[in-house]
Amino acid sequence: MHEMIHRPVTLRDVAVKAGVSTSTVSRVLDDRIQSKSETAKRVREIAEELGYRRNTYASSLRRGETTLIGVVVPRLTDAVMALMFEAIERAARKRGHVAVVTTSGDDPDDEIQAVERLLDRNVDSVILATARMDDTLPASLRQKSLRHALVLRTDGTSPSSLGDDFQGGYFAVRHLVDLGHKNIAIITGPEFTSSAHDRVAGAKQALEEGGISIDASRIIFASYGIEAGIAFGKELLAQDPPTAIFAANDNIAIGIMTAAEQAGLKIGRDLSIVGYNDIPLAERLPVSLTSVRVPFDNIAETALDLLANPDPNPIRRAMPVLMPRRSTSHPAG
Amino acid sequence: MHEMIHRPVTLRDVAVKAGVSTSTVSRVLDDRIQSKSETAKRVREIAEELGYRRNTYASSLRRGETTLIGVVVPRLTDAVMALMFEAIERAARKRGHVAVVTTSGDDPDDEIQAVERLLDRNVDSVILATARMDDTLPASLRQKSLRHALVLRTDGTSPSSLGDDFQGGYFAVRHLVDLGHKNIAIITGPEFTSSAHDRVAGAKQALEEGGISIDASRIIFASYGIEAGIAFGKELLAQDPPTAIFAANDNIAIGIMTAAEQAGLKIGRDLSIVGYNDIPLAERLPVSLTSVRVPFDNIAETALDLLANPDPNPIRRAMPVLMPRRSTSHPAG
DNA sequence: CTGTTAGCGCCTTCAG
DNA sequence: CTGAAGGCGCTAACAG
Repeated sequence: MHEMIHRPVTLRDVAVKAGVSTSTVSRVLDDRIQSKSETAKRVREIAEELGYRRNTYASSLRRGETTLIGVVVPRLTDAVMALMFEAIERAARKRGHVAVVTTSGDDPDDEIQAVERLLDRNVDSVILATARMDDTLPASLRQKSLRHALVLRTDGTSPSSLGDDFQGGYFAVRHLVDLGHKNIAIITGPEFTSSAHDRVAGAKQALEEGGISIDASRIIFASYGIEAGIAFGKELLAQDPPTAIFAANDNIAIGIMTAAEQAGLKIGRDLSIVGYNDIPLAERLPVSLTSVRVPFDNIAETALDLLANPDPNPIRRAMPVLMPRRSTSHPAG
Repeated sequence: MHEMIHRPVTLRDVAVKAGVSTSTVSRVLDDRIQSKSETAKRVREIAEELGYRRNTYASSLRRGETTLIGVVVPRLTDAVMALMFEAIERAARKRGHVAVVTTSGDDPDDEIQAVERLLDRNVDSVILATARMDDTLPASLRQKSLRHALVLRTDGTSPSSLGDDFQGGYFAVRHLVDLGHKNIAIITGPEFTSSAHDRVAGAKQALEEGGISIDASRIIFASYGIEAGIAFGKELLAQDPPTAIFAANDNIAIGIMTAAEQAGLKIGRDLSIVGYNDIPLAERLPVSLTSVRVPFDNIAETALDLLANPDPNPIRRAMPVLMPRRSTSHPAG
């Protein structure tokens, strides 16, 4: 019983034990080739037995490619980003690729650094979940002809896979209009995101169809956080409160709930709220939140398609679904 | 204006242009060495100018190491896990390492596969945020002498970095006792986690010190999810409801809030609740949640220390802090 | 401080 | 189908 030095098992070890050359082993173990000869079978057995594991570094160095996809998100503690990354990870795995994630915060400079970090790891493509409409990063990636795709937002040019935010916004407010609300306010995301704009545009169309016109001051561009929901929720509820609010993000909706609670309003009775994204928390809140479900898995698959097959018309939108819950009902009046 | 093939810039390119050997360039660009000769300066400039980027695969292959840390979490959509990974990522970056994460779900088999995936990427150490007390995986890692550490939970043997769950549990219930509660219930995590046990043990000590004894049926081992909080919250509140509940996890606490809401109880007045972890959502809930803050950054740093310097006494516990908020107050009676 | 040499482990010609 | 040979890009040992 002696200490073993754990030198990893190499192709050579397998080759020697099988009495063949390393080339043969390499070929047998190459998934792209399907050999079922006797030798192949034996080699596979021995590899298994020895616990052979391909050295990614050597392999990638030789092949000159990595099948490594880098993902940049502002933060993982945002449930939307966590959902998005998990979906990308699943989709990548399905195709035999690997996804790695790094966080960038909200600063465009940090975003550049995040991409640098990924390139330092030799990823061969990048997925950005952070794109601002005025962001120069996608342009610079295009210029470097670095394979990339945007998810959840778009800059209008780079390959992008996102939910149909216009439709989602439409569904949300259409739902409120159908319930009979006429006094509706909207809190959406930052000016610089396509999602914030598109959701509002869809919302406006639903209002229009319902013959409802609302004051411009009733459409607020905020940020996608609970704080924003609390602050602007308070503001909206302070005087002449609406009977319903469309929050273009579940966090905002939760913030509004907090504001409403503190104003003594009962959600779903005194105030209807629709959120967006349908994060897992939404349906489990004290008053379950009506929300627009975004098909993250779909979006992830499409993003990987876009990476694999560059497309001349590279902006793909997946249809979201309204999930009605207890936070919305007919107006009290 | 002709198409350029984007062959990446190599060490050789830099060497040629600088009129030196590749070794020199390699050394100059090695962070571990600090040369400030004229040549070094010039080489650095040329590398910069050419946009040289070290090929990680070649470098790691040659060096035989990767400075790549693999992290396994059950899921990133759990805020606790997202916080933990972000902290690890920060700590790793500070040391010039890189952390990659993969998710395992709750199935121990998937956990093994997750580690396999990481090993396929040639990580040279692994951090597990999933360890069950009865888990065989840490033991098998020990046997393979694969560098690893557990975070947030421990199996009692492998190097572990976690919060002091006993103290945290003590602080939580001590707070309730100090407020005057005598009718207290506890909902904790799964049987198979050290955290669930230790938090209860600390809680018990606080009860004891307060001269309070509670029925065994008032201590419930559940899972760390909102669902569990809703289900067992309902159960507890159905008859002879406690005036306070210690939830060993914020998700459970949120679930209890939902149950309380539906039972017509007002949190903080009719029912006090203390959570655990202090996820960002906690302080932003309609009624802000008193919770035990876990020092994730601390835990991450320590985990990396443990990976770097194997320690004979490898279980380190960081002190948590109680964050009192509106969900707790004196009992109504 | 610098250059020469040798290979890390693997994959892919090219011959057989 | 198989083996021999060469090299991906980089770094460590060695000599100068």
